[in-house]
Amino acid sequence: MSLRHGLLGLLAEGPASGYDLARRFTEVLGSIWPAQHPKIYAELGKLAGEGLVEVESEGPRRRKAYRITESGLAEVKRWLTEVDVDHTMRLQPLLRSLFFWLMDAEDLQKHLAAEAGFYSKLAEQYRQYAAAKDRGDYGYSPQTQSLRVTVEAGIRLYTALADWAEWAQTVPPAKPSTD
Amino acid sequence: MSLRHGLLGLLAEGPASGYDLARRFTEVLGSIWPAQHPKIYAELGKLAGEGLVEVESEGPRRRKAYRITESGLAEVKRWLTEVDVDHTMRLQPLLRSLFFWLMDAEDLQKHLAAEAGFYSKLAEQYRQYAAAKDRGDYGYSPQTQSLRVTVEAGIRLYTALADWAEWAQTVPPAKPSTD
DNA sequence: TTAGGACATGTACCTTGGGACATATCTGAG
DNA sequence: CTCAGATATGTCCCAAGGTACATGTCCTAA
Repeated sequence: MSLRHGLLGLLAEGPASGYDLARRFTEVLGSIWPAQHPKIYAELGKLAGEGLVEVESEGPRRRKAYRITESGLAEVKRWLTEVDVDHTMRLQPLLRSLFFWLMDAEDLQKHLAAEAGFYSKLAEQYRQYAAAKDRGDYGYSPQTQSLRVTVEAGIRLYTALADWAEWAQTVPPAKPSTD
Repeated sequence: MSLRHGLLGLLAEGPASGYDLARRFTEVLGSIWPAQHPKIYAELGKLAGEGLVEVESEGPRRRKAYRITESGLAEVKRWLTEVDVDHTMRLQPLLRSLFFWLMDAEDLQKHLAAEAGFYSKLAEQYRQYAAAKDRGDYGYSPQTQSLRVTVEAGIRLYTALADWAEWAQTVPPAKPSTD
């Protein structure tokens, strides 16, 4: 049930349409909290029904912008401070790593190299955003400060995974004979 | 659809019952690929229906141990080498971090301290397992070697998150006036 | 002027995951 | 002997996520 709070949080920055929110979810949140537009529109409808958001304006092309209400804002804040954090991490790459012993050495090296490349690239993207932010490119609003903190987590996580994939390539294959 | 392959991978190490597998999923995989027993039993039933696993033996207390079949083994290997890795990462703590600007400074510090503690603890647990493995406590089978690699990822990820949460506590609150 | 493409919203369906609940079987402590 | 607790398997339902598909609106370039 975090999509709900994700939407409320984004709307706390200012009014936005489902389309805007979907774009933000794919651009900014793509790698940490994916969400598709059908779910976003549906959830916005529910939130409006519960009075947590309201239609701010209707624009061209049937565009409907939503604004967060007082109770919506209270709800995000309640979630942030009172609801337990869900630390679930469902990482397929790590699940796969448990089964590396089933792969032959060549496939494994290829796999790890590809993974390392993938993570390095992402880490680099986040690093560039962070550099731009630190140069002042995006101003110093509280919102961008928080985004900067999130980006830092992205940098550290993806760097850690990239380093791990590099390291894993250096782990010698097992010696089944000694077991 | 990774539960399926997670089960096949674990069964590739040797026969096990649904109960055994559920335990392994909560113990070893708890933080990287959670799975509840109802889903595991259901999936084992499907896998048996498709001939990817078969009942190896029936024991006391209605215990049914499953063994992976040739085609089951082929299927895990196919998955490992031919199917694209799903890099989806759904991290609620990072989603929350986007909205830190909505929290007051005191709540945020408390939150970050708790997060740092949580991740440090997990990292430490993984570090201890790694140390035991490196001492040779679990032998040198290919399976435990792979587990060691997975554990290394856990160490690095949780350490990165712990460091991040520590670092975030030092980030000065935003200056809304300058924006 | 008309067709393609971006903008914008939605419905329908299917799969996956989580939680509640039910039940059978065996062991060991008192 | 009996009852608590661990072992072991399962059903059922709901919530959440993903994909495919459908539709309407506006702009712009050929």
